Amino acid sequence: MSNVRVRFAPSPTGYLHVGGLRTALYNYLFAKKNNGTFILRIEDTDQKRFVAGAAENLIKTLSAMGIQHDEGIFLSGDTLISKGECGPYAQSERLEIYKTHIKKLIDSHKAYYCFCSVGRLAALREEQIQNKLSAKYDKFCLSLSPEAIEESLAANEPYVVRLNVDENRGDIVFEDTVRGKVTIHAKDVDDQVLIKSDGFPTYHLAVVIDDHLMGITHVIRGDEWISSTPKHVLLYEAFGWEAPVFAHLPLLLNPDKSKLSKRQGDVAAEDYLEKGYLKETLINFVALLGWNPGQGNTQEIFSLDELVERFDLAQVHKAGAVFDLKKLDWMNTEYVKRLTPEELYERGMPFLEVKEFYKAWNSQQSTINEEEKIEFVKRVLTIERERLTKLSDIGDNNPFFFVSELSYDAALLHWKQNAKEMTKEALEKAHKILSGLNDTDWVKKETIEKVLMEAAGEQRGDFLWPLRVALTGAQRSPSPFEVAWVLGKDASLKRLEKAIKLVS
RNA sequence: GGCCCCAUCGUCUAAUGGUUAGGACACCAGGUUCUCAUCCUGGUAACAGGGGUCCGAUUCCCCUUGGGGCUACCA
Repeated sequence: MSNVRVRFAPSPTGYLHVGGLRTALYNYLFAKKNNGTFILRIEDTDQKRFVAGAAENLIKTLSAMGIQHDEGIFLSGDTLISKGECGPYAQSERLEIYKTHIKKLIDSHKAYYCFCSVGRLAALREEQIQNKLSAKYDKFCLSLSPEAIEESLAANEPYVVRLNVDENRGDIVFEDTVRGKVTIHAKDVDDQVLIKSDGFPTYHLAVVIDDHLMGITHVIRGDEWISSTPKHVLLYEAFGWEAPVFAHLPLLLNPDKSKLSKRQGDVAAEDYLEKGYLKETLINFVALLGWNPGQGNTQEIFSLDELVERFDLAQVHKAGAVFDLKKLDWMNTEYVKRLTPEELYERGMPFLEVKEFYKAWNSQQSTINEEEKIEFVKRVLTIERERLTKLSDIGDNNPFFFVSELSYDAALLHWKQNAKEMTKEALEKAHKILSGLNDTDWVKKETIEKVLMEAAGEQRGDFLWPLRVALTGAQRSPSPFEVAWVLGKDASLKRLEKAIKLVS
């Protein structure tokens, strides 16, 4: 396939919906796979729904996800700019184009003026539903004489322009790459409004004109559009244009199987980023909602490059897919585990530095310099890495790293029913061993582990439990070796001394 | 109400005209282990129902049921 051109064309209503993210991703993957062009167009024909900054936000989120378009609207600093031969790429800037095109349709009687009031339309609709008919316009204004139309236009009466669907034209059939053949009877297709009374086009008109003029070869979009596709097919016919290939993607669903909605959880892609899910996770996860590599391949972890290589529209599913947070969490832990300590530091720090316990700790560290702080945090993250689900969880399970003075119940120091003396003995032994280690020994946590394990011998619990509690003050925590390694010699010994005092 | 679409474990899904219907998440049990997490092992769990076609259907066709989408001068 050559010269593939696809587009993602969101309407700027606030944020990037995760369903939109998947649509964008599939378009991107399909384009890359076929050496094609991926275009970003903004569908802002509904002035009532205009949200300031939404387009900018959309572009930012897409690029934060690593889905980069080749053509269309881009962000340059804070301003939106167009790149490409087929602009402008915001529909609100293409009004003249729609006007000249609708003129052709009206002249050829493929479209007509309609002056009906919303009141009449509503009554008509109600009556039709009452009579168990499909609700559609009754073509009342199609029989208006040219003179009557002229008169109304001259009188500045509000009007819309409708598509003139020929009821006798027979079935409208189109081939959908994921659905197969889709058939609908012409009599079931409504005379869709093409131009609204505010002069703006509806989605249906704009999408067809733009897709054609922008040379779009494949329309890959959500399943909610499949029932209006016949209207688009009719429009391509009316204009005498060749229709692109359609591929309608299965919907993303709430746990109750309804269309994924704000009401039942987060739907904004950026919210997941803010919660500390990695972009790699989100891309991977969403890619697998409705697609899989097939051929019995059970791989679940895919990089963006791997997805580009494997992606195939033929493997896209028909049925909707529930957005399962549990599996998302699992996948994120997989990706977090794959990060190096340096990467984890870079990406995790923004989540840590806003936390109160971190800020408090940070302001108390007068004795160490910035570099030492960074090294300390990196050590914390090295330990936390395999216990983290989301980056926003950083530090939450191990508060003892970021306090200068531990506070806990002395009874916690005793392993099982062990006597005070045993605990004290263990703590003193640990203190002796740790104070005997030199700076080089502290560099590697394995070294610390080795000497402590040797000292523990057979009675691990007797020795390790008091030590771990002394270092953490917590019932649950990483191993004492790891904690000691993170804290360093001075802090570790100080905490042991305090514990010894507590059991004395 | 009308039109359209869909249907394998709870969830994401694989495979197949003849299989013990596979994997992953979640869940449960066991192991490793000083605790937590990780890790390892095992387990529970699905072809919506009814008709066809066929030697044989989870697989192909039809119907039913269920679910969903659309039904705006929103996209």
